Amino acid sequence: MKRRATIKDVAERAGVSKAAVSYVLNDIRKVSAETKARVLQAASELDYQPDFTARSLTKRTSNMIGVILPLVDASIANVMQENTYYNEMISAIEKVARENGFDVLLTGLARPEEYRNWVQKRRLDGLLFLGLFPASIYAEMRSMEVPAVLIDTYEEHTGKYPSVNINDEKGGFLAAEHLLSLGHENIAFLTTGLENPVEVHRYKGFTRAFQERGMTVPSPETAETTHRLESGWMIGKKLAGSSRTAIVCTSDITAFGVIRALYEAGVRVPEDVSVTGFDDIHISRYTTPSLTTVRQHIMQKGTAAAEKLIETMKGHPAAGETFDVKLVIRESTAPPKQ
Amino acid sequence: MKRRATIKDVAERAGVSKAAVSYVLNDIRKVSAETKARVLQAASELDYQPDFTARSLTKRTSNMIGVILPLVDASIANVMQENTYYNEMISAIEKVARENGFDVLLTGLARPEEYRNWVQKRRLDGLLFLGLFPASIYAEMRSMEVPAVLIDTYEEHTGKYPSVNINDEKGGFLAAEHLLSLGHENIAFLTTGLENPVEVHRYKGFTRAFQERGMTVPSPETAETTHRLESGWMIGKKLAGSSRTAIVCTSDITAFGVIRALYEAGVRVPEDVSVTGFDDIHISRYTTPSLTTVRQHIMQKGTAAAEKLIETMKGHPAAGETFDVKLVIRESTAPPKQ
DNA sequence: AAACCTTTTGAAAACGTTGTCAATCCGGAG
DNA sequence: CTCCGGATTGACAACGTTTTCAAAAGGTTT
Repeated sequence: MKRRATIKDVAERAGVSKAAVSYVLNDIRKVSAETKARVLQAASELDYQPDFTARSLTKRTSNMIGVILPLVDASIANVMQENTYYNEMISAIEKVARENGFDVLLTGLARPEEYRNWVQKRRLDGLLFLGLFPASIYAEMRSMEVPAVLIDTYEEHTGKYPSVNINDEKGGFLAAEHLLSLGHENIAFLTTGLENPVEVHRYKGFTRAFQERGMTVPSPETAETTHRLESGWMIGKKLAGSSRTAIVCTSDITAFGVIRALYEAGVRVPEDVSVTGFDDIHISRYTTPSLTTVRQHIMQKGTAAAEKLIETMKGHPAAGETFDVKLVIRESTAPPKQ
Repeated sequence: MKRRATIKDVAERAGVSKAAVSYVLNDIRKVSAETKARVLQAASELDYQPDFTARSLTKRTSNMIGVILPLVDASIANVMQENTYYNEMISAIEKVARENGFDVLLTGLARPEEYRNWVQKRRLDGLLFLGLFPASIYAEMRSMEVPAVLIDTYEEHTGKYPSVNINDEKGGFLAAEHLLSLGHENIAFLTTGLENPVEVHRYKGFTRAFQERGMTVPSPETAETTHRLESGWMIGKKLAGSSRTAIVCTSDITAFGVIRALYEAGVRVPEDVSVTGFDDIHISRYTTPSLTTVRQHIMQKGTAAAEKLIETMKGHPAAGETFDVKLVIRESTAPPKQ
């Protein structure tokens, strides 16, 4: 096991000082063509690669960005386990990061106080927050100097940090309007909780569709947990006996839970009850019935967030961005039966 | 923005040397109760947290483990995008890592030569390989001293590295045997390619079920890509007009693709054709038909792999482990129609 | 009170970079 | 020939830890 070459080895071989090597390799200062060639030559002969750790120490950067998922019950599993939404997001982020020479540190941190320490200990260059976090986090962040981009939050909650999200209000509206135009009147709105502004906006859009038609707005049904199959299933079970003819869900995952519960109760989708999802994850096109849903371009969102973060880290602060959504009509919705 | 306290600050405040602080905080050497108390006091007053980067430099470790996914077409997205298999795996790993004070660096690396550099530049303490990698990687790894644990590979290919996997052969057998015992004779085996030993073992088990009954073994159907919905869909389309009465898939994801293609061709599951999956991801219980599949305990596998890695890193080399699988019979399989 | 342990402590080197500053080199102007 | 200015280079400090090595302190035993 031979020792890895250090900058000193390169310097000696090239017959120059360590500083000179650093200048050449980082293209940081004018260096004569001749020594430059010698250094490059030596570096390649020794297969020299600068050590990130040592570099971090002086430069106070790490070339790493942190991707932070909310912890529920001390595990990120509870939020990301069932939903390929996160797969797309994370792989988009990882791709952008890697292409720009950054590595991705993936984590869920338990207590708000930990964030500061973690970021500082690791000298993280930037942070990507995926989902909803307690407000104290943002205050904590503001007191540090780490660039950050938030995904799926609203800036009114986060102060100065740019947020990448979608037009949730429109999404809620599109789903409701679609069902209303099919002739449904008794429509349930299934949310995972209106503490989350994303859910709030979707419900607002849902509400607007009713208001524009002068109809009274149904109050929401609240699931007990995050976007999980079982949350949907439990509500579906409850709604199976009700007079609702349509159900708007705020994720595809909960919609699948709902559909399954209805099926088990002998209620057919879409013949007896229509169901819409939200996200348009890959599988939603392949189930039977395939899912009518509000499509958001997840990878686009992840890519944009990562790119904005990197821009910000380079000193060009980026603004937030809100992406459009559209309705994808598939098999899970139909006019109510007569 | 006040400067973060360093070990020097603590030392000065406690009236001792930096070394003494290090001794106390790392519990590395006997220190008198009195100075110990002073140091602890000072450290807590200053809210001192050691800097990982600086520590890495002397200790040559980073407190990070790398989780490596295969890159297909320069993106990890193509392998992990649609399948919550990876969600469970990654969240299990992250949990164990975090509980042991490690952070998780997530990546897909393009060329084998990059691994070495990446591991050394980052001073990674351990590596977790998720899936199949070119053999040259293992040779490359052997020449380094990084502990590593492989997931979903077979040790005969990897030399000395411990591997955490499941009894794939049994899985293949159980699926085939289940269908055979239902009375199916013309059964397709859908694989993503027999270059992957995991697939090979599953096919071996499939084969054995036929041999034990003295039946001739069908040759496998090979999908063009990794485990993707569309791979399944394309093969399903092709098989829809065939005389097969049952299809064994090597992932739930491909099974869903198959089922959808059959549905679109007017072939009913399970009435006309039975389909089995592999993995038992969460959603498989919620689709209609719900999926008969070979269950593996994914989080258990991820947890075990991470724990073994950490054990190995602590100097107690761990052996590989093979977990059991079992058949979960749901709605997607039934006897062939008369 | 000297000699000798044993325990406890601290000064300084090391880790591998980058950045600061001063020194050297070179050619040309005076 | 001296002086000057610009271009190029190198010595050394700095980053924040851990570790090595030796010294100091505190008892015991003679």
